Amino acid sequence: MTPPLTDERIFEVVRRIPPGHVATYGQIARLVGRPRGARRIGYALHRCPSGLPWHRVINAQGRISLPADSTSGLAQRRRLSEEGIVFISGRIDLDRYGWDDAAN
DNA sequence: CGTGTGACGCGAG
DNA sequence: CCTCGCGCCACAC
Repeated sequence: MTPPLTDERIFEVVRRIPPGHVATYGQIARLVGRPRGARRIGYALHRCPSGLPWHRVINAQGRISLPADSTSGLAQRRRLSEEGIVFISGRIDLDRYGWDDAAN
């Protein structure tokens, strides 16, 4: 009887991702108690409030899940770069920049 | 109500 | 590396 997962619940977790680090959709899903609800995360982020560090959320392959040529896609990549995150062949090394939520 | 649709994930081939 | 399929969750029609 799990209650409906609200967007706010998701945003709370996203807000905890420290600058210079990234989290995956699946990771956020697990943190809110929906191990297989990764899709739900993307749905919520698509309509997230301003001020939320949405750019720190990427997919499990370390890639940005937005069209590379889209306005938001380019913005995400730029903002991550500004935080010191390095892209290698359009990909982010999760072992290095992945947010270690367990220790937080 | 049934159906479609994602800023997803993961295993197979 | 790539594509296909299926599971998943909430929501718009």
